[in-house]
Amino acid sequence: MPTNLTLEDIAERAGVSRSTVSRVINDHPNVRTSVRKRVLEVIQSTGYRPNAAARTLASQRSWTIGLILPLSVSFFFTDPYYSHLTKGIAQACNQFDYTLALFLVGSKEDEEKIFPRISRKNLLDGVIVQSGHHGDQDIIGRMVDDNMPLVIVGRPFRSDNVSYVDIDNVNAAYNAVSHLARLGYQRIGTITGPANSTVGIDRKEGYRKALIERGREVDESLIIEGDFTEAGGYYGMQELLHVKPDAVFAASDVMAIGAMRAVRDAGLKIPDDIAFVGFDDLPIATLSSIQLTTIRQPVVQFGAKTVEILIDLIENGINPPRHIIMDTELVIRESCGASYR
Amino acid sequence: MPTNLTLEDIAERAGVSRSTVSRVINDHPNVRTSVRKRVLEVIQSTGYRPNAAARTLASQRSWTIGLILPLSVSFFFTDPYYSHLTKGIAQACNQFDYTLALFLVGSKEDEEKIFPRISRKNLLDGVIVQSGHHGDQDIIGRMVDDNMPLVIVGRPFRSDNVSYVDIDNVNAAYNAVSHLARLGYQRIGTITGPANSTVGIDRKEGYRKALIERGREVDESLIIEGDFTEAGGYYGMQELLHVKPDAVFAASDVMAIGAMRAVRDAGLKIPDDIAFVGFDDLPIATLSSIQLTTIRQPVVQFGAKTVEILIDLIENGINPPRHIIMDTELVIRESCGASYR
DNA sequence: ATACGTTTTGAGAGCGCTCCCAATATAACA
DNA sequence: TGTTATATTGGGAGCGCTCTCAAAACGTAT
Repeated sequence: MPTNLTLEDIAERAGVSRSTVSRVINDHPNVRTSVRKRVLEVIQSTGYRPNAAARTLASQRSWTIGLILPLSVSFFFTDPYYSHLTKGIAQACNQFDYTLALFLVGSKEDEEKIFPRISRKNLLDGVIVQSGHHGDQDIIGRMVDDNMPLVIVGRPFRSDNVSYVDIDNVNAAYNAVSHLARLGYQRIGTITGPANSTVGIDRKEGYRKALIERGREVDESLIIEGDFTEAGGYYGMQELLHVKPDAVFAASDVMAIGAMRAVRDAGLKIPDDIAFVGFDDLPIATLSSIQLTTIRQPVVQFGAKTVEILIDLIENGINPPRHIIMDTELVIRESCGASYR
Repeated sequence: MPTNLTLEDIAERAGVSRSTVSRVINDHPNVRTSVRKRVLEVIQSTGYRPNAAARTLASQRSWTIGLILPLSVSFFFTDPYYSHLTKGIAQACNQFDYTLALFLVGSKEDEEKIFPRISRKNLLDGVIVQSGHHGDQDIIGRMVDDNMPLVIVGRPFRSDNVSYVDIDNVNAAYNAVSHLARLGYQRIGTITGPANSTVGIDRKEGYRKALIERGREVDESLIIEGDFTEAGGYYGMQELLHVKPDAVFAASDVMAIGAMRAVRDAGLKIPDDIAFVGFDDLPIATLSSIQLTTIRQPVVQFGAKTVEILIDLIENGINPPRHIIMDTELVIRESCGASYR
């Protein structure tokens, strides 16, 4: 069964030429129906499998795209956000009949090993880079230098000349905090993302904006920098507890979970003593004892959109860079105490 | 900079033949040092990148391996176990200079789209399938029929003639439950994995074995089937609470977390009222309010080992199937109450 | 200097496909 | 029926590399 048939073999058995078989395989229109049928039958019965490398070499297209998750992300691999994103991207690739190659860049040495591989000609048609972190500029720069079709997930620090897909983090955070403010909380704290990440910066900005717009003062002691880990949320909250907030906006669900654990450990009640809003709306948001109010990100559609744009870039050449901003949504559950007031 | 140089171009500029450049690139020994140096310089200065497709076509090797995560796994993608496994595999691929292609098979339709792609000639040199679920037999069968070098992660249902890497689940579970028994717990319950998975079956078997060996009776009402999700753990535990266990062995950390949440929600204390042992030792095990006693699986080494075996299979042909069983370890923390008695 | 063994190098023949272009078959029209 | 337009088909020329094999260069012992 597992033979090494070539186009030519199929052609011979079907009594046509190599070109015709190629046309059948690639769904070209100009093939007589009866011929197409006959060829298809031969392909079926022989179990012929096209040779990917030959096709790529001849067509200069590999139908493979790379997903690069950099250092910062590997470190945060504990955050299910990345699993879901990867899932979305993988599904979209499958839908568009592209193969997905995964590159986890865990360290600088990794980078040195991975780059020569990525930049081989005809290995990848294009690349998706998860970004938003300072250290990622390097990777992005190299891809741009390589002239590789590229789409970034998350706004990178230098966003001119590259396409990216993102949400409006400022506005989303603004909505989250506004919600808390409307509910009457007076001392709203926040556990932010890392200061060297665009998400960290933007969500903090949204937090400030919501307070300022209401004529409130921004108390810096109510702002703690987190790192998007559960532990970071826990320890951040322990610090925050000293300044007695009555509500907290955590820049990720995972940090919110950690922070809420700290609150419980301190013998306080959620949302009665401290209300919470998270960010992401991953499945874990609903798995805590207290259902988490949070900002829903369309993570899976995110992946799909990114792939879609990348493929457009690959197939239709270099259009001006596109910046896609996807919608978010405030999902109100228990942790903000909305139903209590 | 990003030109389309070929071997021939480099050869010309370095004043040697195509063959010699090829030798330099592939680290063949028989090249005079001075020549190698000169060629390397030309490659450097021109920014030449070998063409992956051409190399693959000529050598019949793609240096790419596929990781297939089937239906059952996609469904369980909430379990960080798979992220960590993927990470381990990706790292190992990088180390061995292989590219990793990721295939998430989310549905039967996905399967139909993905298979023709996977079985293209010269796309993948070999394949890793995460398995252990009944439904995966199909995928495995197809890979075997395709004559694709294959290593399974987790013992599949039909394990003859395929290589796999696994742990001794029976023994690991046996150790977990024995530990609880030694601590004096009398009513040890368990939340198992799905009955149609080898891990589910084996870990339950280990549970029984530990009890029987101590001359205890196995009370079927203390055995609840879970599904490896946090929610599954939660609801499983709610059921289990009716029969008042004093200790529980959960077949995964994620289920243990869910189960412990149910215990807390019921107003009971861990480990005083109910002790816990989990399975996996993922980072989440230490992030709950109560540090989880659990069985440590070497997840990352798992990935590395799998890749290693697969590459051996690819490069050295079909040796008899290998079954690698890796060691596990009982990690004692707070949730089992070991220090309390 | 000669003969032999060992490195080092180059040329040629593919790997299996796509894609252009010319050739042929068919349909459409006068 | 001839003529032109159009739909199908086949052949050739690569795509850029590897790998075998023979030729050339070098080294060493006679």
